[in-house]
Amino acid sequence: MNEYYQAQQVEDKWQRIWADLGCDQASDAPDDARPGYYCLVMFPYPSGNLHMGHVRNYCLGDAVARYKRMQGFNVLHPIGWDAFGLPAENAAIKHKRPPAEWTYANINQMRGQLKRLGLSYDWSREIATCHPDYYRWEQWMFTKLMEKGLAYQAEAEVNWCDPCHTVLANEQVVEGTCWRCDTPVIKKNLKQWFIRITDYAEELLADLDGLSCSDGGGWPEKVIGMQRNWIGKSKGTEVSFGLENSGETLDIFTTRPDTLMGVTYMAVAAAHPLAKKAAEGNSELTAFLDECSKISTKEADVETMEKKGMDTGFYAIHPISGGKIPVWVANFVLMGYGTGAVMSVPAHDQRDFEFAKKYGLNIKQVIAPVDGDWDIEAAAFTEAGILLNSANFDGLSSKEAKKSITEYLAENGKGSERVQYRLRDWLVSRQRYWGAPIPVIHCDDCGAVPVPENQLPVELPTDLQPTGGASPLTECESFKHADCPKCGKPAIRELDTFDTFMESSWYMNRYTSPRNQDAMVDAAAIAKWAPVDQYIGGVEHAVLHLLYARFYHKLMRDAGLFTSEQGGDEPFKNLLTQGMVLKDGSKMSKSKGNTVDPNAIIERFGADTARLFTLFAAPPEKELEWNDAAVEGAHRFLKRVWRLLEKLDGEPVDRDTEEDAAAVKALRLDIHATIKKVSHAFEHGFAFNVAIAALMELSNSLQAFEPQKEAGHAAFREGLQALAVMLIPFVPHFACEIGERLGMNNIAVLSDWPQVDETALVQDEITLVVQIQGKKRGEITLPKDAGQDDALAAAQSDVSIAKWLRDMQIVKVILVPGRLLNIVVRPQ
RNA sequence: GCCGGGAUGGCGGAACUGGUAGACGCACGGGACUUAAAAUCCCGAGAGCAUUGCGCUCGUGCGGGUUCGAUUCCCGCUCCCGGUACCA
Repeated sequence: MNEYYQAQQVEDKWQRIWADLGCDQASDAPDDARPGYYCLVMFPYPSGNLHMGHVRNYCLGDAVARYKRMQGFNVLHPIGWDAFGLPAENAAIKHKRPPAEWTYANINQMRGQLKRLGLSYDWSREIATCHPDYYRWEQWMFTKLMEKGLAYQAEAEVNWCDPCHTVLANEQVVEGTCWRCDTPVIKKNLKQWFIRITDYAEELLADLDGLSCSDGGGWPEKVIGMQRNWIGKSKGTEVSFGLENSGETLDIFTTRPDTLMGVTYMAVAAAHPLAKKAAEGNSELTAFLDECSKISTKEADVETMEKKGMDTGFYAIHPISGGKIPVWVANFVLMGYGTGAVMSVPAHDQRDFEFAKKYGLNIKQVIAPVDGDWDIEAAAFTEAGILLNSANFDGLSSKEAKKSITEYLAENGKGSERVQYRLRDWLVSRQRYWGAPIPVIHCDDCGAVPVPENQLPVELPTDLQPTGGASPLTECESFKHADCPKCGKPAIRELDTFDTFMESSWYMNRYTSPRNQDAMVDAAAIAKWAPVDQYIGGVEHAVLHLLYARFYHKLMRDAGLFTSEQGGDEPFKNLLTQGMVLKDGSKMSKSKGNTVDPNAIIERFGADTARLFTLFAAPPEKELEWNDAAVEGAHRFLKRVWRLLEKLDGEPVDRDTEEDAAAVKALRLDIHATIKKVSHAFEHGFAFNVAIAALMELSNSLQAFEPQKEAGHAAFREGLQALAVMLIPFVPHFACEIGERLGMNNIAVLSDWPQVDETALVQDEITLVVQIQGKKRGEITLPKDAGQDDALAAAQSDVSIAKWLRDMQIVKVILVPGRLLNIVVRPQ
């Protein structure tokens, strides 16, 4: 007799056994013939507590990793800590303890929680990004980028968050507010460090095509689309307008050079030099520019914002007609996109139209619809069409005109074809303490000098106490001062630290040789493991982390750390973005008070129940609604499987009947159909909810089965064993325990994934659904090799079907083998 | 506005390539066991109509279409979710 299922005991036992076996470790042994598979989950920020989002993420990853191991792969499934960042500083201020202490304590806490879940990580590869052995390579890389001119310092208008006391990258500004604290960001002109991601815009865009894959692999179209939009490539023409009484030019970018002859005014951003020049001695204009600079960038405000402008008094000279065109300042022109100036064609752009109407500016139509008329005073015509009022270009189509106008401008040195990206260089410096120091020394004579390799890492002092204002590094005399590596004179260290997205941009590659002291990564290890076969994490990183990591991977490749053949051009082959965990319809959050503590669930039901529920309740990419009752349901399922063991207790009864033989055959069909289904879920889209449902069905079949004689016992045992083995990826402790109690030769986690016995899938008899006019009217059972005539005859002799055929003429018969028979009739 | 995804019972969700709609689970109802309850097991269940039994009609957001047959394909909408934008 088996005692009842005690999760805690079972889980402790198997976690010890697995640790002793070392079965979760990826093997770098050269003689290991197994193919490699790299399964990666997004590493957590060590906030101190695991939340349900983590649990979901890591259970998904663990299911994949365990399945692949059972398939005979040598699996790399690592974990670590994204350990630098602002919350540590905020906690440090609150608790008056250095952030390092807080961070390492949290790591210890969370490591325990992950281990309690029984996740099959290779703990020997654990990394923490706040460790100098990690960030030294990031610093090294940065100095290489400086040498190549890919990292640079520049004064620019940047996003500043006051509460966070730091600048932010464009990607970290969400609807005009800080991604961390939701405070509206302020535009400031500051000297900051950038990395030239724009140099890689074209490759980052082009390689997205290779990530697109329709059969459930690759990346979700959604994420690809978001990145495409973010990079924002547009093709157009740069046009150089002259300025009256000046040698200068006013350059603009347009995607509609075909409308060039319709320009009636120019509009420049408030921050444009020309606007500033015009404002000198003009108090009214100065006040307007001031007003523009204070505009909130919040979406809601932007939408309702009135389009405003003022005449600068300057005139531009049309590059073709030579005509005078007034230059205005407009609050809707952005300094950060293109050249900060636009040509305005009110006849063919809705926004320009509204602006022209408001300020009484000319509207000149230069494009006519291909057919029909257009009242240009009523609305802008924004489609392509045929040119008019455009001198030599009259009669051309928009498409032809774009080409010939651009050619004409190029011949006259007034413009050229140009590609414009929305993407801007990555701002990587932060005015924060708890981050990797930027490895630069500022010398009065030599300027910004990279720290030489033999002086790396530039270690962050870990004993400083942040106070909430400026970074304590600015007052740390022992850190601040250094000799210039070039001339040896006393100099000052760079006091900013890196954006923490720098660390998470290359951790996937570091895991392949995490303890490497000689290089950032080992090319051989990269060749063995990279790129990541399956990456799993939250969709919130669609643009931020996933764009930076793609970029950084290419930077590493181009730094010669590995070749395309070794590490690929992309870091993540397949991406699964899991949905959020909800409670009562909204995202779990402390402020809403609707959080569910994973520890409480584990304590009450065990890790396996928590794992099973999170995988079963919804498909991975969809939102998961937390449901306490359904958690109990998951637990009940495990208890039911446990009780199946009891059915093997009795002695086999020797009773050989035909019914028994049929039941055995039916059970074996169930077993192997289930193996097929569950394997399919792993190979196509990770629909674990469906896979688990199939396993529940098998469990129900086993429960209904009465193992009567030897053959019955064997079939039952086969089924229960297959069930246990297939449960490994989802509830590994439980499955191992069942396997052991069944007397399996091998520990279940080390078993091979079960093979489908195709002969078991062959049925002697098949059930056909019979339809009349496409409506189900009955079922017939036939020998498996019966043809259409047999099927029709059987249908006609079935009472409940025959009544639909009475007085009817059969027009057509359709047989879908193994599925259905449809009879089309009409009245005689 | 644009891009992406979605709409199926009381709920979460299934349905291969056009072939039995609602698997599996939750909640619910009935029964067994029990002095009783919990636990467990068995049965039922889309809606409506009919009912002694057999049964019939409707039904996958809405309106059309293709087809022997449509949750699935095509055309036209509605609504919801996510992303993004004065992008020139």
